[in-house]
Amino acid sequence: MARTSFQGEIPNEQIEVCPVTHAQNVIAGKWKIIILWHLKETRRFGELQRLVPGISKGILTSQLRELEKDQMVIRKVYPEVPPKVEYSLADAGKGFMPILESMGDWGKKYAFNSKNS
Amino acid sequence: MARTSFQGEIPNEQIEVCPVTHAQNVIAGKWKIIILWHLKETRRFGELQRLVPGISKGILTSQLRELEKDQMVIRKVYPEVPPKVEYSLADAGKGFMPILESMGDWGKKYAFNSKNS
DNA sequence: CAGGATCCTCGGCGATACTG
DNA sequence: CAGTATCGCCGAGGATCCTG
Repeated sequence: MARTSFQGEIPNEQIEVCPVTHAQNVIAGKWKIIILWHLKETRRFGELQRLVPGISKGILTSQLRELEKDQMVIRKVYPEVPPKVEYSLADAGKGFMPILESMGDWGKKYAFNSKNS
Repeated sequence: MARTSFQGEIPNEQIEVCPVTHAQNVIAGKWKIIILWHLKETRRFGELQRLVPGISKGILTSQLRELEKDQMVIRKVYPEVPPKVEYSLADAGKGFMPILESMGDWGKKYAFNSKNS
């Protein structure tokens, strides 16, 4: 699977000038957007792994941990055996959904595959 | 400046299921979003470089080339000396602006800097 | 002024193995 | 089931130098 380096933190000066920067930082990560998309509904860990084919457990975990740190998702652990963990959207994550919807609509409209030509 | 690897192309199967993927691919790139943001108005190359502090000429060029390939921006060359090149939004780029606006609004609302704590 | 060409860094990602 | 730990790849991004 191809890899593409993305961005690190953008210089702080930009944050005043350009408020899109925070969003940029939060969705930086190969699978973040797709994960958030599938978290429209509460999902278990393994369920997410199935919904996002190609992702490994380790990476899924790390992406989820970062989303948690950014207050995008909530991780709820049920102290059972076997373990059960549910992920759902936190407030910021819910607030982000309209953006994902827009991105989806945009994608449908402009999905000419220019890169693969 | 920190770096954060982002994503490569996402598996094709996802594209049917999850239309956000194309948007994801297009904005993958450390500076793409900020560049698009500043392209609300037509800008010259050097102007962009000043508006996006921290970016080098080479990288700015490559990011712009990719945006061009993805039909997001239009590159207009004026055959003068010294050279003059103007970048503006193509249709897909214009259609993307509402998303950037939403991202900006979202950023203002939820810009608790969780990562830097 | 707006780039092209090179070389190098370095951190995200992936694979694999192990665990409570 | 849902992780954690370790290791190594590799490609985007950056620095620097050169050009029409």
